[in-house]
Amino acid sequence: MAQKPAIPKGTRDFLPTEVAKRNYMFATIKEVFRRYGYAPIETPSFELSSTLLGKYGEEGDRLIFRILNSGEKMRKADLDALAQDNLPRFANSLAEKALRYDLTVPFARFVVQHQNDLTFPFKRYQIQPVWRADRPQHGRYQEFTQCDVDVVGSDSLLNEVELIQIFDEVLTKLGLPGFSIQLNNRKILSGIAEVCGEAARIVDMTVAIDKLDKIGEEGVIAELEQKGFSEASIEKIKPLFAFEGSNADKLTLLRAYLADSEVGQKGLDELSEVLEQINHLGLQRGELIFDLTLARGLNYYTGAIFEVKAHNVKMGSICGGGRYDDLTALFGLKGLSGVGISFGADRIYDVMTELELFPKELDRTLDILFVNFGAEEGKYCLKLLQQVRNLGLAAELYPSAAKLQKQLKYANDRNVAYVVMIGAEEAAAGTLSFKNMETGAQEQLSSADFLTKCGQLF
RNA sequence: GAGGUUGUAGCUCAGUUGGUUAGAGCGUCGGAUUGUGGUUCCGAAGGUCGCGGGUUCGAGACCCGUCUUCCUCCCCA
Repeated sequence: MAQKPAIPKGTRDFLPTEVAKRNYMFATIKEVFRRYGYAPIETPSFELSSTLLGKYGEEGDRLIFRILNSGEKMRKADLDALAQDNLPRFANSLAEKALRYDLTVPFARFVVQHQNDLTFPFKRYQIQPVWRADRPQHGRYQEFTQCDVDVVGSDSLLNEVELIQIFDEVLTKLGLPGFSIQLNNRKILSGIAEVCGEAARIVDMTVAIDKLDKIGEEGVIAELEQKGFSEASIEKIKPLFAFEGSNADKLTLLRAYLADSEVGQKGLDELSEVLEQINHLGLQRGELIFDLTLARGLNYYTGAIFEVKAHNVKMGSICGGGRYDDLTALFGLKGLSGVGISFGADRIYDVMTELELFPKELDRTLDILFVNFGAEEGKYCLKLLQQVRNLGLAAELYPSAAKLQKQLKYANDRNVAYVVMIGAEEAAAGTLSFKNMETGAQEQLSSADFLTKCGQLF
């Protein structure tokens, strides 16, 4: 009995029409990246475990897919660690390699390793799959594709401005009717932690505040209490919940709130400059929002942080990013600041599918089908077929002289635009029947007229 | 990693308190129709009821385990 076929959870197959849509999306994204001066690179699907581990926090490490050592390397297994119930160490000894978790950390490794061959500031884009041992859910996969743009070797805020423009341009070009680009700055969050006297626990604090819109003020306070924050700290945090209004309003409120924090003020300076620039340049469909609750879990961000959400769909963030000052330092190259963003291709695809934003033409993988009436007629068709293909159209001759009904059904199922029939009747008259599959209309044409028409129609 | 949920034909799902040979619609294939698709009619193929164990005279149904689906949390794109 044949085994029922299946693929691992959180992975997907892509049908031809789906690939066509994905390619359209990637082409749009690449084209924008290219015009902003970014060049593509690629890195391996898997890295040394040591490159990835410890870069994404404890939570992230748990989600990294490890690759089991093979052959003799199995002997490196640290059985003492297992005996001591130190599972992480045991796991590390079993797996020297791991699938990449994102594109940013491998990029930092890449930059350090090829620093002598690169010209800084270095601007690159990278579109490749990444893997996470996450629990699959709506919009969450174990294998998905990220589209990253980063620039390293420049701490200019012009880069942040440019990246926001890229968010806006790509998503507008893809046809999203509306989306929010949320902006915050890690330095502001540091400032808040400082003011509250909780500088050491900035991550716990910001993760809790991040949930404000989800669980509300009381929920956040409950979580802070549960994490062991003191009454006094929580009292200091509370005023933040009331910081609402326009971006400018929030800035003003925070200026005062963070008066005693040097980092906080620095963060506000950076943020207001970016806001001002974007305000001056204007955005197409994106709405830039300063969201002081935006935290983002990745612990390597040091400056601006971004997140993008599509309007009118139930879907988590579709893009993210931020500035990281010390990422390359982890690999031995100090003083190189980077900033980058990532488009979540699969979520954007899901959003576009839900909102029906893909052009209809993408469902068509064949423009013209030549009906096969037999060997003799087929020979004549092949000549014409060649000419049609030279015009750039997707065309084919049905491979066997099956019943006409069957061939038309095939054309129908493949969503073919036009069918050409050259049988005994047409051959005798020196014409061909040209049938529009959408309207059903049919006309007799000479081969010359047919080719002219093909040139015009497509 | 925590909690819940799901699994029966290629797909979507019925299947009574446990009781003969497990059904439907859609899809597929063939025919009605040997040169005209999407509609209609007729017919056919297609199932170890996720997998493994258990209870029972008897399990698709009940119990345990396991995997899977979807959801919430965590975290994230």
